[in-house]
Order: sequence, then C-alpha cells, then structure tokens
Amino acid sequence: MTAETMNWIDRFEGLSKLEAPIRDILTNRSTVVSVPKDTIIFGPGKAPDHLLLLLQGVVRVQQLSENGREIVLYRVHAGESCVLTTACLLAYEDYSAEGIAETDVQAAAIPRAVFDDLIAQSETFRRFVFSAYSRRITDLFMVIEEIAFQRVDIRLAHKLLQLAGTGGAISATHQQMAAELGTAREVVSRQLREFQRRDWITQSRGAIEIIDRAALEKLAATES
Amino acid sequence: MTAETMNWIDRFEGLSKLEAPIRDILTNRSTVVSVPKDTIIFGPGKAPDHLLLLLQGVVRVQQLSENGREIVLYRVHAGESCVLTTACLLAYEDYSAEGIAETDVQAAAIPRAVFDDLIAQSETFRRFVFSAYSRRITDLFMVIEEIAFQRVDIRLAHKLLQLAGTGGAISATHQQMAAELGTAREVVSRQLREFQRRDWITQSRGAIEIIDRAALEKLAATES
DNA sequence: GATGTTTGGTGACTTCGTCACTGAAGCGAT
DNA sequence: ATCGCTTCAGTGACGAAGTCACCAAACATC
Repeated sequence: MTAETMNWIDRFEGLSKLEAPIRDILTNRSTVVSVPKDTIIFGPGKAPDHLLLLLQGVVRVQQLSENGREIVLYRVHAGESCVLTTACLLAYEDYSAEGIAETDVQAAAIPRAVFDDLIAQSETFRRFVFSAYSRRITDLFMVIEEIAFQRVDIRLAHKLLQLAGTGGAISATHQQMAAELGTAREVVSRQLREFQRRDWITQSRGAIEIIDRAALEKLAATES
Repeated sequence: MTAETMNWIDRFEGLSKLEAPIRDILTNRSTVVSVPKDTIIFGPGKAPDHLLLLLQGVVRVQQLSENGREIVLYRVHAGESCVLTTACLLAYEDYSAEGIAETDVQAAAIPRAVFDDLIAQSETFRRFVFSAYSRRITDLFMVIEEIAFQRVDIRLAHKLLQLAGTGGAISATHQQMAAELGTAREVVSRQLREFQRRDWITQSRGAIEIIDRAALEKLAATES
C-alpha cells in the first residue's frame, strides 16, 4: 500500500517535490476510482464533491447549447487535474459544461475538505493547483481566439493533425469533428470533401486518414 | 490608518467575515494604488506581480488577435478581484489578453508572497479566491457559448441593453461595439442601421441611444 | 432479406466576414 | 474662419460560414 500507492503522486509534474507529510495526506485521504468510457463525470445537475487527479485516460470537457450544438473546450490527460470541478464546487450558478470520460479512466479523488487542507498546508500543492488553473484558462482563451478569429478550414486542418495518431488515422464522424470546432456538420463535410479532392485525406464512414500531412500543416500555419 | 484603511475589506462580498489577524495582514501588507483611465494594467510582456482587488472603477479584460481584431472577455468591477493576474503570475506561457482601466481605478495590490500567506492561513480568503476564479471561468464559458452559437443581432441587442445607462444612452463607436462582440465593424454598422430603421435606437457619431427598450429586450430573449 | 438507424451528401438560401473605397464629422493649427 | 488631418460611419460586391430540408448510402438488428 505504501510504495505502490504513493507512486501515482510522482506522475504529476509539480507534485514530485511534495513534502512527506503532505504526500501521506494525499495517499491516505484520497481514493482511486475507475470510471468506464463514456461516463459523464460532471455536468449540469451533477456537481462532483471531489477534485480529480487523472491517473489514466482522457476526459473531454465540452459545452452544450440550447439548440443542440456543442463545442469541445479542452481535454484533461493523465498527469493533469480537473480544476474545473473545484470551480464547480463553489459556483453559485450552474454552468452548462460537462466532462466525459473519452476512454476508461482512473483518477485519484480528493474530497473537498482534504483539498482545502492541502491548499492550506503545502505551497507545492498551491503552485500545482494555480498552475493548473492557469493552463485551463489559457486553453479557454485559445478556444475563444480560434472560434472568433480563425477560418474553419485552418482550424479543421489543425484539429485533424492534433487528433491523428502517428499513422494519420482518425476515428471520428463529421458530427464529432463539428463539435470539436463548434460548427455545423455540413460545414465539416464540405471542408473534408475539399481536402479529399486535393488528396490530403481519405474518408470512410466514421474515419478519416491523413495522406498529405505536409499540406495540412501548411494550411494550419496560415496567418489570418 | 486603522479604521479608515481597514474598511475597504468590507466592500468585498466574501471578505466581510475575514478573521481579525488576516485582516491585519491584508491591510498592512498591501498598498492602495491609483491608476488613471486607459492605463494597460496587464498585458503581453507586462506581467503584474500583485493580485489586485478593485476598490473603485472598472477594468476591461480583452483579447487581441494577430490580424488586429479584438474581443472583450469580461469586466472587473469594484468589489471584485482580478484573479487572471494571479493565473498570469504562474503561467509558463505568455497569453495575449490584456486588462485596461476603463475608468480611473483604485485598487488594493497584494504582493505575490502575501497572497500565498493569505491563501495558506485563511479559509475565508481561499473561498473568496476560488469563488472569483469560478465566476471568471463561468464568464468565459458564456463568451464561448455566445460567439459560437448566437446570432449577432441578438448579441448586439443584449450588449446595448447591458451597456446602456438608465437613460438609454451609450457612448461607444461602432468599432468598439464590434470589439465587444468579437465581430467586424461593418457588421455592427449594418445591424445598428437596421435597429435604427425600426426606430429602436437613434445614432450619432460615437453615441447610441435606446428608444424602444422593450423591442430590444424581446429580440435579446429570442431563442437560437 | 426487410427494416430502422446512423452517417454523410447536396442545393438553396441567409447570415456573417472581408475588401476597397467613399464621404462626413470632429479637431487643431494657423 | 478655413484648411488639413484624423476618426468614424456607409456602401456594394463578394467569399465564407451557418441553416434548412431532404436524400442516399452504410451499417445494425432482427
């Protein structure tokens, strides 16, 4: 229980220098939870009472609108924390963002009271938390900048490169790609058709494969 | 110096129940600064090393893009804190948002080290800070939702009502209104012309006056 | 193989963003 | 006052993006 369970702390950049007594609090007063893929971890009317530190897997945080459209805000990967949940804990208003397990997920859940203790007692932990906030806010700024000022073809090229594995294969429907960019399905379909016409990608139902990575990178690097 | 200077703490909802020793730290180790209108309080390459608590005035936080366009993210009013600056303190990346004094501004500046002390020692202060973060993040979510999913005429009507004083007068150029919404000046001009045609507003150089508030409210309440 | 569901394709149309240019309004200096 | 400069707003043409209604192909299920 000691060497084995304490190890997860070191997976977090920023927590490796954590003071010994704080490490103990963290290991003893948090629980490791497993969440199956596609579970809604938090969302409207489902406020979590724990801070989650992701050990394994990916959580997608997205925003829903009344008219059924959605946009992906950012992803939380292993080694990162879901600070939005702490924000949510204290939010007087409900907000409409939700977090979904994109893969099977393992996370360390820290109860609200323990979180408060850790913040009070450890400067290292404080740095970790505020740095996480900072990163998320920066992410949100980038999302705003992109949807407000960037053309969709550039953003789509960017996303394709970002989502593609080393082989260039992407498993996503046009609808899902539209949600990534916060636009409409038809817009994505048309852009992908154009990419295909230029032999930059090939498509099949629910899948996209990048053929000419260089061309997409060139488009993605376009200013304005 | 005592009764007079300690008073500003009570202007902050969330700090009124602050423990006495913490109040002392706050009053003795922070300085009240005055900033003239239009000063850039923080921005790219100008990272502040203080947390600011706004005593008087309004700070506008906005995002700039490479191609010269801009969008207003939110405003900080008296009684609120500029948490973004703390995020900025720890941000490893520079971000492109900037804070501008929209009026003459008075603020209590808390040095980074004192901020850390206060966070460590006072649960009340922690609540205050995290609650402020939560509010800002909610604001950013709303901005994203609006620019991604709302029509500009609805958003413009909304902004006009929001910016108008009790008399219905707004002092802003079309360019400034465009920045409020993150759109182009021509778009705002066309929409305002349409509003004027319907006798909802009157315009003159650098000023807009609301005539038919009810009509604008009806439009702003439109779904989708 | 028949049926229903999901996914993608399409055309027509509206809304929004961009570009290039015009003219009007305000302001300061002489 | 009036000349010149700067800021602000109006305009038309066009391209990009979002919306709507509908269809067809691919897949899933029975």
